[in-house]
Amino acid sequence: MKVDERRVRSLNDRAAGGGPVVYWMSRDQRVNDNWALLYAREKAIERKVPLCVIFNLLKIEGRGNTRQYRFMFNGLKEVEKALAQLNIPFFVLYGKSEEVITTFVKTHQVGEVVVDFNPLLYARQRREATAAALPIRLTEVDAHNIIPCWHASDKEEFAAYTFRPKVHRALPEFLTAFPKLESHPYKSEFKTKPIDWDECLSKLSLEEILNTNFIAGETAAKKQLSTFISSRLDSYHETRNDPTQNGVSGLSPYLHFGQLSAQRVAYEANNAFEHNKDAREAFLEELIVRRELADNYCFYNKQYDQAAGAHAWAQKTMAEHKDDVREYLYTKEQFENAETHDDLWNAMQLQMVEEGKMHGWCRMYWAKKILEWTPDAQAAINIALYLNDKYELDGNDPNGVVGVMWSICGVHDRAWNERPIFGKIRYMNYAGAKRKFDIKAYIDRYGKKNTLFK
DNA sequence: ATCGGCTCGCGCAA
DNA sequence: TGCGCGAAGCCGAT
Repeated sequence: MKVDERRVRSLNDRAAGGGPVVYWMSRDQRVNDNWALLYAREKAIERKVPLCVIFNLLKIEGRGNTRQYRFMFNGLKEVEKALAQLNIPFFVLYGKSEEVITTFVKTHQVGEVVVDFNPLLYARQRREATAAALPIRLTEVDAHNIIPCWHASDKEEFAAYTFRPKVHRALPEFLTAFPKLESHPYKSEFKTKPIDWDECLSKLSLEEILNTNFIAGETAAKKQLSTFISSRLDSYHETRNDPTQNGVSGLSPYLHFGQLSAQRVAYEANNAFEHNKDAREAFLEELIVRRELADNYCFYNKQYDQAAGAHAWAQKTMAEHKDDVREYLYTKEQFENAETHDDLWNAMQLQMVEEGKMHGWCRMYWAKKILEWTPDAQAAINIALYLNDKYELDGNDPNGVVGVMWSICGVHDRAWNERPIFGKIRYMNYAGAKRKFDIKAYIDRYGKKNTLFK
C-alpha cells in the first residue's frame, strides 16, 4: 500500500536528488504506524538508495525539562534499537536544524528529506528555515492526524459541529490499516555509533523536574492501548468525566510524543465490536474529532495562544469585563505552588505536578478558575499554558492550547449568560464539581503536598 | 430529578 | 431568510 499523496506536501518546491533519503523524525517518534517513515522508505525503494532517520535536538528557550525529555529519550532509545534491526541508521544532530541538517545533507549527498507535521509555530519556523536552507526537496507528511490537517478542512473551524461532518465524510478513506515497515534492502554507507542519551540530556541543561510513573516507548504505549480497550473502553462514556475513577485512556503522553499513532488507536477502538457502541463513539469523538480539531485551530490561527485569536463575541465580552473586580488574585508562583483558597483547585494542580497528567475534566475547571483569579484573559492564558507545558507529559501540544483557549476564551464554544469577570464565557464552579463527582475523595487523594514541595 | 432559559453564529434547507 | 443546534454548565423553578 502506498502512502496517500494527500498526506504529503513539499515545503520548498525543490527537486529531490538521487541520493539517500532521510526521515527527520520530530513529532512522530515511532517506528511502527508512521506515514512519514513509510513515505521516506517508499521513495528510497523507488530510487534504490539507502534510508536513514535523524532526530534534531535543540533547546527551545522556556520549553522542555527533564521530566519531558527523559520520557522522550526513553522512547527514542527504543526507536534506535528497532531501526537498527531494519537496516535503518539513526542519528542525533545537535543544533539548529537549518544548519545541522543542511550540513548532514551535503556531507552524505542526501537526495530528499522527509519531515512529519506539527502546526505549532516554533516547530513550523524550524521546518520553514530548513526548507529555505536545503538545496533539495523538504517534504512534509502529516503522520499525526488520521485525516491530513490541510485536507480535513481548508480553514479555521468555528466549532466541533462544523468540523465533525467533514471528519466523518473523510474518515472511511483514511481510517485504514497500516502496512508493516520492512527491513530496508539498500545497504547504508552511513557510519553510526550508539547514542549516549545521558550526554544528550546533559548537553541541553534542562530544568530538573521529578519523573513520573509513565513508562515511555512504543511497547509501553501499545500495552496501555490494549489494556484500555480490554478493560476500560466499555464504560468510557460513563466514567470518563469522573476524576476519581480510572476511566480515561491514559494515552495522551504517548500520542503527544508520537510514540503511538492516533490512527492505530482509532482503528483498534473502531473495530472493538465486542464493546459498548456508545462508549466507542464517545471515545472516537474525542480521539478523532476533538484531537484533530486542535491541530486545525493551531494550523489556521496564527494567534492561537492569544486572547486576540478568539471569536469576535468572546473578545467583545472580555473587553466589557476587563475592569470587573476580582475577589481573588494570585501570582504565577501562587498557582504553581497550589496556594489558592480552593482546596479542589489545589488538588488538581498537585495531581498535575506530581503525576505529569491532570484529568481531562479537571483541566477545564482548573483553567477557568485561573481566568477568574487573574487580572485579564491574556494573563490567565499565559499562566495556564506555562503550567500545562511545564508539568504535563502531554504539554506543548495543540490539544493543551485548545483546552486552555476553550476554557478561558470560548474557542470552539458558544456564548452563555453573562456574569461578572467571565462575561459570556461559559462558567464553571465548585458546586458543579460537587454535583458531578466525589470531590472529597479526590481532594483526599491529591490534595496533600508531598516531598516535591519543601 | 428534570427542564428551560441564557446567547451567538455557522451552515444548510428553502 | 429562517432555523436547528452546538467541547463537557449554571441557576432557579417545578
